[in-house]
Amino acid sequence: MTPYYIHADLDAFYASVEQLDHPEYRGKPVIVGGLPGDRRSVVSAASYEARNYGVHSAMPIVRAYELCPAGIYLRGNMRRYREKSAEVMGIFSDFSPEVRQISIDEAFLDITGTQGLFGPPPEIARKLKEAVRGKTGLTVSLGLASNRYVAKIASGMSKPDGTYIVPPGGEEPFMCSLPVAKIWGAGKKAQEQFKKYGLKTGADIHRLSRETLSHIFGKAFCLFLYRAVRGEAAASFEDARGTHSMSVERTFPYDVYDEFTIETELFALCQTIMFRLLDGHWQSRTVFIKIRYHDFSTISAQESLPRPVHTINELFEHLSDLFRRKYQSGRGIRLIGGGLANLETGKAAHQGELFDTGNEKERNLEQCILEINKKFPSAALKKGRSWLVDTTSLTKRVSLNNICVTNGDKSTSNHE
DNA sequence: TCTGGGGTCCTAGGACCC
DNA sequence: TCTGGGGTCCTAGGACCC
Repeated sequence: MTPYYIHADLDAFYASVEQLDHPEYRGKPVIVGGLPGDRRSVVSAASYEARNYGVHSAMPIVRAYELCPAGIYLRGNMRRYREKSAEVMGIFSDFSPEVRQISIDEAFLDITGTQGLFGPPPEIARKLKEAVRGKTGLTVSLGLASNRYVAKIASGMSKPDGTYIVPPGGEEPFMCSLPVAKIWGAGKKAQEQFKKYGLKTGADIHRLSRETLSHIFGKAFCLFLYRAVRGEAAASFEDARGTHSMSVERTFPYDVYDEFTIETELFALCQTIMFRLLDGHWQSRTVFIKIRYHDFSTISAQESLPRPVHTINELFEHLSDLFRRKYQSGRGIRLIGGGLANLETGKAAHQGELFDTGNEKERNLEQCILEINKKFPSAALKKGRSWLVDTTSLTKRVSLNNICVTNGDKSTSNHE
């Protein structure tokens, strides 16, 4: 049976959800990502009305405001977007036994052999769009092809609210007809190379031998391009991808020079990371940090430990140690990040784990905090250090042994 | 236009072992 | 004793995606 796939992509997702929830925003330029005064924020989604002003994703909010001062600016509500995304993914599951979600607003549906149920591809597409619009109020753009890679590019051609069908056998001519800017996986650097060598369309790349391609682009990327313009997907795009790492980072509104402030932020990151790790039943013995200096130069450092990290304090010890070893004293920092790599499922046994590691109590406390936070999200329980200095907001807190409660009252000072 | 946050994959070099 | 080759793990940095 010929394989067939749909790539479904929600249009201007965050902005559309806002317009759905707030009828007064409809027909107006909505920009999600930050408020006009927010330094260092960027646009995460712009409604099509906003795009008419030249506003697009990843653009600094400051720039967007110059282009579109009359726009509606919002910081966004991820919980709501995740909720809406889950609704849509649920609908996708009604149409395919194999739905592969690749981001909050996109998924691949394997519709191989579903024609008996829903009719030929154009019919399936029509029904799918209708179901999404009818049940969620959102519009979705679709691409259909015999592999996921080509389907993904096709959906991009159909935006907004369209359907683009590449018939079986039509993949290669489709890819050849494409301007190189549309090749998914070829970003800024690759585009520069295309320009340098006068490559304008897929067909221009198609004409080059593998040797020539390899000379210009290197081994892996050459193979990727070679296959892409022939309408075949590189293995890495077709394979299911699992979770391999988990990270949290924060950009400060102003460069920070004070190491205590930075380490306090690092501690806060550790809490978020550990709770997510616990929540997902993962474990890891590879820790890493990321430091971005005022001039945007970025360094990272990682360390593999003999045993998986068990507690927030343990993680903090390793991350602050890496930080102290790597940080060039006196340089302003705009971003600090940390995370865990090489994630394994929590069940994987590790040597030395069977006997008491001495931090069982701590681990249990953290597990409790996690459970409470899950049940009562507004409680926002946190462990000790992060309330010494709070760099995100000014909140009033009541301390409770080693735990503290934030209540969102933004009236007090940031030192207590 | 001074550039978020959360990810994946690739490259290249070094350590270490056989 | 002046020097091979393969495999695996680790590390840092960068390209790319939404």
